[in-house]
Amino acid sequence: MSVASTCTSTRQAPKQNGIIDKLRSAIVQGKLKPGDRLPVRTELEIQHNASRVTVQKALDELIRDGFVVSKGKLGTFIADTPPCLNHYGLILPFSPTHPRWTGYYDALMLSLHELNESLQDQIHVYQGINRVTDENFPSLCDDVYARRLAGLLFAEGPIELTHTPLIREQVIPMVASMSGNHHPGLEHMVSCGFDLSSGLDLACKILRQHDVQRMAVIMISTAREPFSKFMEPIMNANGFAYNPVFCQSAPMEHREEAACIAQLLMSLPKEQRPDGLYISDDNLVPAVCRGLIKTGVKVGVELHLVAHRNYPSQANHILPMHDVIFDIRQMLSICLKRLEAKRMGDDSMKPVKIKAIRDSEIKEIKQKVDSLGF
Amino acid sequence: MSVASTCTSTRQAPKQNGIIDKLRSAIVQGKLKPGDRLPVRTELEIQHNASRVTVQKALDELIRDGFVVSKGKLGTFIADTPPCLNHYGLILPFSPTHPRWTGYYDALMLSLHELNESLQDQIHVYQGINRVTDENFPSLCDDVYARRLAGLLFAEGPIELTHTPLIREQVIPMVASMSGNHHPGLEHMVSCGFDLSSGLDLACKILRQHDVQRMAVIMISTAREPFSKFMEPIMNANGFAYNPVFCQSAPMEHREEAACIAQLLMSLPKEQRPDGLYISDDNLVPAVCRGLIKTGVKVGVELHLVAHRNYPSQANHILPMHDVIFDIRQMLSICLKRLEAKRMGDDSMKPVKIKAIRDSEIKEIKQKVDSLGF
DNA sequence: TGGGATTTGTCCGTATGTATA
DNA sequence: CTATACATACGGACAAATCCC
Repeated sequence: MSVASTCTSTRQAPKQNGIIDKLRSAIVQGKLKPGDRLPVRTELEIQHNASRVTVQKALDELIRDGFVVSKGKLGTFIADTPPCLNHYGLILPFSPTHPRWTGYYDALMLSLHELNESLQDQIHVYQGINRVTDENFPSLCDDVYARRLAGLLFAEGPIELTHTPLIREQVIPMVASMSGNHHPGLEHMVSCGFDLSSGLDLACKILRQHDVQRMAVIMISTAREPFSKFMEPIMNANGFAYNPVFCQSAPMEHREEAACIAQLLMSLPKEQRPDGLYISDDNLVPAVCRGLIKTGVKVGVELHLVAHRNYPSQANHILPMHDVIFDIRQMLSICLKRLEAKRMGDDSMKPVKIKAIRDSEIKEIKQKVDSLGF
Repeated sequence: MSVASTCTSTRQAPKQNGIIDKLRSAIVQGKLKPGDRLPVRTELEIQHNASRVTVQKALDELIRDGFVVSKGKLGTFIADTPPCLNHYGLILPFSPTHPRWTGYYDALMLSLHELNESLQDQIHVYQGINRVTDENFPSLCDDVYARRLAGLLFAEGPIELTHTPLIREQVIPMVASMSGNHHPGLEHMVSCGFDLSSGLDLACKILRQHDVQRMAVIMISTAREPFSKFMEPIMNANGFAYNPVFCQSAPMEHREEAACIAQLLMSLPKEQRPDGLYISDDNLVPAVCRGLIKTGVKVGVELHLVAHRNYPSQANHILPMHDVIFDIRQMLSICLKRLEAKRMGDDSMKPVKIKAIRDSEIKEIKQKVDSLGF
């Protein structure tokens, strides 16, 4: 949080960096464990054939980065929580003021708040890292290559960064949460995603319970392709006809367009227009509500609403509606578990598809975190 | 943005810190100006009666903090934009996930984005600093005492920090934006605030234009006291009767309560209930809308709405309403100007009360920034 | 195009100060 | 009180970069 930047010097300082690298690698690889005592200065001087100042400068940097702590007369020790073992990075592609910031990121930050209380502040958020030219990208790289992080968790597949050394080299474990399309070069990072079809299925079931006859869906434009695969079969399986006209979308950058679409949908003759609507992205809810209010349709009577919601976020609905919930905390936990496993050399974990739940099925985070071994 | 923390060593290092302090003070006081060349190392050694390494370590820290840059054979120079002259801190009392985060902070961040493009990224945001125990407070103090900041701008009067050394000592210029109550010990910091009475006045005028007969106001609970001073006279001056029953509030922590209040207000018999409503805080708009929608009142016909809005924020209204705008960019500019003046030793600037404007009166930031000399 | 001059930055070996078990 | 280990400091040497002639 400090203003200071960790600028690596322009020169190389081979000896100093040699010592730093050697000790740091030993910590990263587990040869030196938290609490272990380092040799005394004179011993390190001999081991590395270096002088007092050089050894000390190397240790200074390791101390600054939190790898070791010195305890006066007791000696110098590996820190209890060296960053390379305990400090994860969560990468969000945008910052909160960016037009493409979404409710999903809000939910992630909220989950983090809850998790961090049980996890001793181990997750650092990097906002606005989407492409190489983004302001914070260099500092992320710095932190990764200086091993100040135990792993990276991308809130979205870092598509624009696929061909950067950061992603190609994977010097530290990295996972990404991706629900939608597959992207070449990122497959090995995908560890978690939401099962969009389960959300649609749950929405169908809720609307069925309210005797809906004609169901419509409004989604984010980029979701249309993944949806196209399961849309018709799932709707049919739940007894709904699949009507392409009732399946509309708005782009994330212009979510307000969803208002017009909602209005248009409800402008059809009463016996033809939908009497059930699934808003498959929480970011579209305000706009859709705005549109529906203008039409004067009686929501809850003439039209039943179901909306996607990312769990820890508040459902601040203007109109009465049911929730189809994706639990972001669950996603975070799975990703962290996978990162931990990867760090231990286990890369066998299969990507998990998280299913949508109703609000009655939300579990407390405390149990969940405990059951995952945090 | 880096993970690394700027931990000052546990020991004192008198010589090294002596050199750092001397050079840094010279920069802060303007004895050394950006672009000036420092004496060569040997000269510094002689001046401070210190050895090579000591001088170099001192310079290393100044380089890390951005006070000086070294250009190889050309020598070592004062940085073009040393932090103590160019790097301001904006302090927000909460973080975006805190229940007391408000739309005002959103607007501030948006203004900053605009400003930073013309100002070369000189403003750093410290989130979640409200009281001494807050996580980021120590790093803020660090940055202030290491003179890594040219000044502080508090988004709200730092009431909980009044008796901390940070506020009492004022080692760097500090200003605060406060619209409401005065707080002892902070008077000298107040430099800017919004003229709440002008907002009410403008709201009255807009509602008058729509032939409103009975005007109601919903505000944030803490605003009731400042409002009480001008409420009646301003409403009377605009031809409205002042009815305490039509003047309600909801606390920021429970803004959703405003929905019930709005419902209750509109439950009165049609000829008695208000036909004009001023929502004097943007954070209450969603809740009030939710409440009004439930009542089925025809907004724009049976009830005219006017709502407060912080300018660069999007007006994402669900219901048709007019805006009473406070321009946050203007506030930011004034505060920065005042900080600059304070730094130059001019503490004579009187606090400015910014008046509310209509959307037609919004000016482009470009002109405004230019006219302020940035 | 190249080589000397200058300045920065790293490193060595040693010495001293300081906190503490 | 003493021994130990960390931390700062000294002066000299030298490598690396680069401007200037």
